[in-house]
Amino acid sequence: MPRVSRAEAQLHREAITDASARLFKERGPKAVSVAELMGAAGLTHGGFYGHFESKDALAGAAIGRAFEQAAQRWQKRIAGKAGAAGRRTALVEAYLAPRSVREVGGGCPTVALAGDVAREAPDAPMRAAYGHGLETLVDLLAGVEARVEDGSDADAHRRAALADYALMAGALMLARATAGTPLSEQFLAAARERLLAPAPRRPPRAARGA
Amino acid sequence: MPRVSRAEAQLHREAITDASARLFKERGPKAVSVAELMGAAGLTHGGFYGHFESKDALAGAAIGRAFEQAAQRWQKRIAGKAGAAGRRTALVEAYLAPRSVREVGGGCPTVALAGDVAREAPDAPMRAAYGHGLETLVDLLAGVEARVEDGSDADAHRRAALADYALMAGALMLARATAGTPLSEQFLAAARERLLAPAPRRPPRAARGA
DNA sequence: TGTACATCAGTGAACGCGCGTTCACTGATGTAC
DNA sequence: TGTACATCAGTGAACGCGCGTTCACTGATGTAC
Repeated sequence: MPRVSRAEAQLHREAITDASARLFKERGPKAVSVAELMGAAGLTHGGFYGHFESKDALAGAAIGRAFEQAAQRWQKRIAGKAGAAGRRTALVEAYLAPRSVREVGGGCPTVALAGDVAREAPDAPMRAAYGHGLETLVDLLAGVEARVEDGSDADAHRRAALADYALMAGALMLARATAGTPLSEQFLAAARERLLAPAPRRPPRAARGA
Repeated sequence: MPRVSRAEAQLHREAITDASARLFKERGPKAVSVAELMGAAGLTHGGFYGHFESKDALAGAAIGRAFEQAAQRWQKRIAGKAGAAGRRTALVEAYLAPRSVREVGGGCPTVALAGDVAREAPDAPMRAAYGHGLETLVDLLAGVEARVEDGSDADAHRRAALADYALMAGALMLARATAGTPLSEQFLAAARERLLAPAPRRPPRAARGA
C-alpha cells in the first residue's frame, strides 16, 4: 500500500532510524542490511532511498539518535539524586552494572560503536555524529564531577570527566569482549572500586610540590 | 609454482597469520577478504584452505599472534627499567602516546579487536584467543603494580592492573574513535594525568574506617 | 647415490549467496480550482 | 464542498559486485627401494 501520508512517512523515517540505532549497536553497521532495517520498520527495501541518501547517511543519523537516547537515560538516572557526588555515583553504578554487558542494543553507543567509527573515513557521517554525541556525554559527566579537589574550575571537572569516562567505557568494552568468562565481571568490579572508592584525601596543595 | 617444500609452506602459514594480525586489527576481520590476505602473503586465494580450516579458524590464530606480539612489545619496553614504578610508567607512557592512535595495525589488539570479538558467537575461535591474550597482558601489568598501598598481595595488584588497563584501553579506544578532533588528545592526556600523577598519600589504614 | 612414483602445496575457474543501489510502476495523498 | 489531476511514498524485480568456499588440476617435493 504505497503513498502513505506525509505524517506516516515521517514516522517511517523515525522507525528506520530507531531500528538502525539498536541494530547497528548490536551487530555493527556493516553487518545489518538495508533490507533488514526496512523490514524492522515494517517496510520493504526499495523505499529506503526515499528516506536517506545512502546507508552511510543513515548511519550518521542513527548514531546521532543513539547518543540522544543515551543522554536521556543519563538525565533520567541523575534526576532527583541529591548532590553532585550522588549523581556521579548513580551514573557510574548504572554504567558498570553487570546487565550493561548484555544490553548492547539499548545501551551505551560510545562502546558499542567505537570500533566501527574508528575505521570510518575522516569525512564519514558516522564520525561527526559520534564526536558530537560523545562531547554531550562528557559534558554531562563533567557536570557531576564535584570530587575534584584541585580547585573546582570547569577545566579540572572536564579532565576528571574524561578520565572517568575512559575508565568506564574501557571497562565495559573489555567486559563485553570477555563476556562469559570471569574476567568480564572482574573488569567491571575493578572499575567500580576505583571510581567509587572514598575520595583519597590528598595532602593540602602546598605540601605536594610544584 | 606449486608444491613448495614443507619449510616454505610453514613460512607461508606464518606470513598469512602475520598479515592477518595486522590487517584484521586495521580494518576488521569481516572487511578483509581471504584473497587479500593470501595476496599479502604472496599467494593466491585457492590455497588458503590447505593452511586453515576456515576464515574463522584463521581469525583465532591471528588474534593469538597479535597478543603474542603485543606481550613482546611490553616486555621490551620494561626491559632495563629500574623498579616496578619505573616499568609501570614506561608502559603507560608508550600506550597513551599520541602515535598509538595511528598505529592500529602494529598496535594494541585489545582495543583494535574488542568490538569485533564482542559480536562473535560464544564458541568462536576469536573469543578464546582474545580472552587468553588479554589475561597475559593483565598479568604482565599486575607484575609492575607496586603503587598499591592497600597491602601488596597479588589480588590487590591484579585489581589495580584491571582498573589501570580499563582506563588505558578506554582512553585509546576513545582517542581513536575521535581521531582528528581535539577530544582525541584530551582523552589521552586525561588518562596519562590520572595514571601517572604522584601517588596520593592515603591516610594510614586505621584512619580510613572499615 | 640414483631412480620411480606417490604426495600434496599452490593455482585459478567456478559455485551459490547476499549486498547496496537503481528503476519502472502503483495508487492513495495533497492541491489547485 | 467537490472534482481533476499532479505528486510521491512505497513496491519488488533487477543490476553489478565481492564474498567464502570448493575442486580438478599441475608439477616439484619427499620417499621407498
